Amino acid sequence: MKERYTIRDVAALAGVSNATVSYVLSGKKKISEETRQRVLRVIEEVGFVPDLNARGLSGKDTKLIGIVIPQTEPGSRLMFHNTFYSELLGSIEFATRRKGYHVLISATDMTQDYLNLIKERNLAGVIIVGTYESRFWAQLKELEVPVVLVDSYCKNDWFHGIRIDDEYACFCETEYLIKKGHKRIAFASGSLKEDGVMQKRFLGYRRALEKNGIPYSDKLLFENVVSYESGAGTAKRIVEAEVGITAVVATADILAIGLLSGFYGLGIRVPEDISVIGFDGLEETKYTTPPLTTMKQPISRKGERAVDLLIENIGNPGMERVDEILEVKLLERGSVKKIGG
Amino acid sequence: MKERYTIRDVAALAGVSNATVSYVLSGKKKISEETRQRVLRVIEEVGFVPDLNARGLSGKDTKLIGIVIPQTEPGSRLMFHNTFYSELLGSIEFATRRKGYHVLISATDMTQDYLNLIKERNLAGVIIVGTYESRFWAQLKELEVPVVLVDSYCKNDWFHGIRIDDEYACFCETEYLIKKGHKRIAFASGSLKEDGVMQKRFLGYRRALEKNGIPYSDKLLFENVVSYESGAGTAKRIVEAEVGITAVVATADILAIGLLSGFYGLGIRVPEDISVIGFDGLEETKYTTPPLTTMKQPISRKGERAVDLLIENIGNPGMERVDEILEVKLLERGSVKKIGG
DNA sequence: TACACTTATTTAAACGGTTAACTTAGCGAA
DNA sequence: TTCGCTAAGTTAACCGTTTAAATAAGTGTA
Repeated sequence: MKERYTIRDVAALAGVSNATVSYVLSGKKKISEETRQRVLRVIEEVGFVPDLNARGLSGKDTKLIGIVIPQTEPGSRLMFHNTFYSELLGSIEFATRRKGYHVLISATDMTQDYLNLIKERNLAGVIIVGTYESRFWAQLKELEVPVVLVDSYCKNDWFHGIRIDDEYACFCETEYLIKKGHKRIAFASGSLKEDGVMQKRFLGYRRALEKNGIPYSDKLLFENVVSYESGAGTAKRIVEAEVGITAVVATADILAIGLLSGFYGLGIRVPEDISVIGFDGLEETKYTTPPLTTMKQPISRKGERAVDLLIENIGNPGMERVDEILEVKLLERGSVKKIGG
Repeated sequence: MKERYTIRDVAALAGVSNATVSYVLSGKKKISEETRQRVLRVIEEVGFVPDLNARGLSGKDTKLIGIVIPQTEPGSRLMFHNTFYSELLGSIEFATRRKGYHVLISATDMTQDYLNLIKERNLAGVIIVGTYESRFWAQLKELEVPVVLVDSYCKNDWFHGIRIDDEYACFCETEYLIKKGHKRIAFASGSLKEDGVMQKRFLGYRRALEKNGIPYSDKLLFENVVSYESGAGTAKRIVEAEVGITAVVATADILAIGLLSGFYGLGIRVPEDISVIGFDGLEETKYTTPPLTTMKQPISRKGERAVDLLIENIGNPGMERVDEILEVKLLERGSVKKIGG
């Protein structure tokens, strides 16, 4: 059990050629039952495991898929503290392993480095989460590797996509607050510069206000980084703004948790003094004080579907492009209060 | 820019042999400056990227390292909601990429499957987090691959180790509570069955009680799964136990956050009615209500050191075994109150 | 009895790198 | 002139698979 056995070692021990062993393994050619059994017995005996690098070299599928998770600001890796990404990653890893593939992670921006990685490792497919500079899409396309985009609003219809209807989801949230009697509703969000989920959610928020005849003002917009800390900071800015805000739409649960903490520190009670609504439906929002009302998105399902799609495409290049919208659900908990009338 | 160029293509274009290109790339042999420049220019021009699978086949180092994150109960992937693992993973990924290696993740138990993975992919090294059945250590050793264990109390001195002094850390926490006047101190923990960090922390807790002449009783022990939910459940059990508990040592922050939530739901105030102390120092504990007093461990540093050690070992097999203990630090925040005299 | 046709298996050439061993040219010393 | 040495580059084998093409043995047919 010391050295590593190769396919030729197995062949020699079974008294056949290496090709026969390969065919037994792949089942791509008929091998007599007798020989098959003999080969399988030897494989079992010596604990032979084929080398996937070698396999990838000659055949095609390396059974390796890459995942890119965004790293918003250099040095502060976004995925670190947002369990949205851990859950997504976990579900992707799980689904991937079940199908005999392995996962290479990169918490990097979609730079040249990553394009190289795809070549270097001959990745069978790639799942990309978030928003990236548009010039990379073209380069990515040239590599002709199956790609599934998660939560991306890439304009081209080059790649498969999995997402939720971010605009509609946020529209619903905002209307929910309006129905609860709120009129001065702040919007606490990550950067709206890039054309991603945050922008869509902002659109939904605006549309809900508009539909209900509620005026929007820039004073209601609190744009920042997506982090606990920035949420806490936003709480302070909201209080200092003194524009009669009674509710806050946060575009991420960790922002909302930061808000909760910020308000608590300032002696402002949620939901008595101000209502807060989150976005994502992270597990931990069930355990905040008060429990957070939030828009739950099917994070694990996103990961699973992305993997399904990707692996289907790997097996069938030239498969038709798929764009899938998953459902969301509002979780009514304790951070929103009915006011007025 | 369509097809993928090989080293032989580059060689042909530069008018040299493929070996020359290889030597230019590896620097393992002297090549005249003139030729070197010519080769490099061609590489640049056609965007040549060497295939790491092929490289791994002939040479040795595949530049691929594997990470195993525990999956305590089948189906409920532990890493999902505990940012301890995300932060660890993130720091490992970052350190790894900086050194030109890539990371293969597996949220699996250390089963035969994983041992096979190491062979299949010819992993250059492996980082293993958590506690596993002892029979696997022997099998892992046989593979003769560099291994760094994080947070493992593997008895054998076969592998490098990175950890904190869990016993001492919990001893300090408990003494801190005792100094604050607490005598009936509960211990809320994950499973104590396996010989891992939880057991060590329990030992520290017991030693602190003993040293201060405080009797221990099984009624103070609340053993469970490590999750928010179980923390919330434990809060209930603590209240129902009615044994005059005034403080709780939780062996993980997510347990502590669950406790906070559970107590809040029962109308019990923290820290006024009961004190809670956590373990890990996760980012989000700064934003709980009240902010959590907790024992901070250097999570990212654990990851970085593990990578450093592993890559050092890959470059130098037969390197002396290293066992590193990192420092912890108590973060005094708002979830513990001084009581009594 | 020779022929084509199957079926099971083998041969050998890829795949894209690395590297030991060999070649070749140029130079200086005996 | 011959010899040895060095520096720069080439040749070819090898890593562990896959797979197209070749082979060999067996079967049925005319």
